Amino acid sequence: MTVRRTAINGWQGVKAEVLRRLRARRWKPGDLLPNEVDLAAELGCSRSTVNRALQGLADEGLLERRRRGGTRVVVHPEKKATFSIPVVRSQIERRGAAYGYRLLERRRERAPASVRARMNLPAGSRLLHVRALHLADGSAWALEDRWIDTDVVPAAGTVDFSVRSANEWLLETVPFGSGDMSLSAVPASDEAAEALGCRAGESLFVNERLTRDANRRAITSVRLVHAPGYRMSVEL
Amino acid sequence: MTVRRTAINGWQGVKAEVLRRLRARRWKPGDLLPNEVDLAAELGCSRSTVNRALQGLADEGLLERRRRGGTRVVVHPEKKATFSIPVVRSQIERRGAAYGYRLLERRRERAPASVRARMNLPAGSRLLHVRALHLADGSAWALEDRWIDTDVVPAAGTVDFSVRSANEWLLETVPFGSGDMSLSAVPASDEAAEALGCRAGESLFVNERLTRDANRRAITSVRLVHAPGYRMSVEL
DNA sequence: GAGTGGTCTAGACCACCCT
DNA sequence: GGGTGGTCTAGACCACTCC
Repeated sequence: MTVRRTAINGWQGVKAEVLRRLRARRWKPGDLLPNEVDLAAELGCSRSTVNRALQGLADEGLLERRRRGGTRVVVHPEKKATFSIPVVRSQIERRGAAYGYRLLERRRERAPASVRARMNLPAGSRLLHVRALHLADGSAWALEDRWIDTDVVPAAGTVDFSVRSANEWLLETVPFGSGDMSLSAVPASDEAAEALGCRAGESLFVNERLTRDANRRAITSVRLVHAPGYRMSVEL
Repeated sequence: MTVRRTAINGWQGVKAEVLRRLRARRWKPGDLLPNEVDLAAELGCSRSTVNRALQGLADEGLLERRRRGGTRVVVHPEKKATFSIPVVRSQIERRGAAYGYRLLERRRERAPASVRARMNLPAGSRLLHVRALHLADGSAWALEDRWIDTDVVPAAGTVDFSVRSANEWLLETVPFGSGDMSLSAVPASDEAAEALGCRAGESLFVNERLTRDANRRAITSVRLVHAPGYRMSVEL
């Protein structure tokens, strides 16, 4: 007779119990778990409840489920982190600093090859180029260098980004796209050093993003170069 | 009479339909959506199906739901990305390079204050200190500097990490903890420069992680300094 | 107090895929 | 063929919170 100290309460309870067994090595990597019906019977709940719990664990990368194949413990669980890409303004304000913004440049011009490649555009494409500085408590926080395809977002051509950043405007106007992000470390160029008030060659954190619309057409490509000392934190 | 071109198939269909309406601005940021019962009636499915779809969108940060308060469109949708922290070995092999590993140092010693603070340990704590190099096709890829609390993971004290990295050993042995990760850019120290074969002061990408067990006790603190040119990519 | 989402249940059918 | 997870349904009760 098994004694259960903690009652199984709902799908969260089932999830917790399964996690406990995984940690206790009762089910080891590669092992096959009982099927949902049996587990439901053992834990005294309905199959749907077990299903919900196991799906959650599968989403988190701890279990692998296949029709007919059953549910297995993943061999090399890769920790999954989910984090949000905040608007620069909220990022700064969340740290209790006053947000400031300064537009450096805004004009339509021929995009360089690197940008065209990233956005998958033909040679000679003219894009809206916006450069701006984000400030925290008056000092430079990040330098934004952005290219916007006004064929995809015509409205952007009529906005001057002198007060609100393109960052915010785009998020509210053209939401819900897909995209990708790339993080790296680079030495400060002369230009970046001047804008950010640091020495050339200093180590800077760079965040590059490409955003696509629902049809996977590139909307904007942005490169954010952060002032020295910037850290990006993620909960696991 | 509304004409529907595409049938609503299951909860994924409902989700797609809701997304369509969000993009079409039929429901704008801040708006209140119909309640689940009404939506179910309109879309010709059961409430559970609608619930599943809306929960998904809420998880993705597009909707905000409250009991009694209903479901609202989030005003400033912050794009959420979920990415996995791969074992260094898989990261290298996925790029088609041969993985190599070299243990530089392994000994028990008094932890410096910075590490103690991070791991929340009293002064004088002795930890297992492991330094190692990860190689891709024979050249330095990342320098690992790790501290392990053997009070929390006694087994680690009996493992010499000369063949398998602590990275892999820990993942298989002490899984499923919580933790946090912090990314930054730093100039190469003399020591890092020598290990990674670059010049001192070069810009390096640093990934620091703290891992806790189920009781939130710190297991290990690791600092991975990557060779110049490293990029971390994330799908959004 | 009442309306909303959160969840559980029991049953059902289906898609997949291993043997 | 048959067992597994994926999903839908209809109904129910509960927890929260706005009015």
